[in-house]
Amino acid sequence: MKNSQELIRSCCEDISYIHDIEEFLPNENELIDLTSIFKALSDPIRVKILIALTKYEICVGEMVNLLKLPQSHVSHQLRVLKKYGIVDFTKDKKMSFYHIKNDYVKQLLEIALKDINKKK
Amino acid sequence: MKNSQELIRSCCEDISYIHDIEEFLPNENELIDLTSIFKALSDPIRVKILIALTKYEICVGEMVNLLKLPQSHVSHQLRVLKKYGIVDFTKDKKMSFYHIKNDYVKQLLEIALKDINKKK
DNA sequence: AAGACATATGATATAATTATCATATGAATA
DNA sequence: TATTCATATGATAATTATATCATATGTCTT
Repeated sequence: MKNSQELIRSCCEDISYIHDIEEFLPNENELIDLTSIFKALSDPIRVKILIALTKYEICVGEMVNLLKLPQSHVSHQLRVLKKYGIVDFTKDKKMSFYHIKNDYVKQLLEIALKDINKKK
Repeated sequence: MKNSQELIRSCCEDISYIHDIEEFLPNENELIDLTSIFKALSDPIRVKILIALTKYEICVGEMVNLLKLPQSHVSHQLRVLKKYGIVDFTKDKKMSFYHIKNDYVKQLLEIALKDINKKK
């Protein structure tokens, strides 16, 4: 992979590649999509939930035990994840079992975890 | 890859795998590391900057032209990215040329962009 | 050394997120 | 059908992030 020394420089005062750059940048809607997944993954509680959900389908009460947080807090975080289309749940009796909807999110988590483990 | 139907369920009321889950969750410091990179990528302006930096080393003034934002705003966002260890810069004359420090961030962006393009 | 220029920083206003409490909903059970 | 239990929702307080303006810093040029 290229490192910074090899990268061409784009600078308003010198050689500007601004039109080229403008062309390959995502448009505003695409950017919103892109950043909202990162936003969903930017909170430690939500990430804990998601990492857990990579291995199990988990009900809300179990998450409360795991995270040791007020139930309403957990529910609100699940709502955020649902809003972003990252998780969904199935009802069973009185309980809601959550799972990850989006394999691409699992992929992002895997890469991030791999990087964390490298540092150990 | 497994889908939700195949995942084992963990539930406080039924079969609880909470101890197993606790074991494979990252610790608090690891979580901060993990989520701060996602946090850095959760803002559209920062992502625009980073996508641009995947192809070029770019000076601040050029970013201002590209993003059409006040110079101080761009500088502040660059500071955020620097704080997270995601970018660095080299000085040349009066200018600062920024580049991505961390190949792993490039990888995350690539995956995210690939997913965006799939939707087109 | 003085001025111009590129970038960085500080203060602060505005907006968005996160966390908490109280309560609602809706399903199961007595 | 009244009660209990699991989860969801609403209101709002506390915290954090984003955006903007004014100005500082440091370097190049004259």
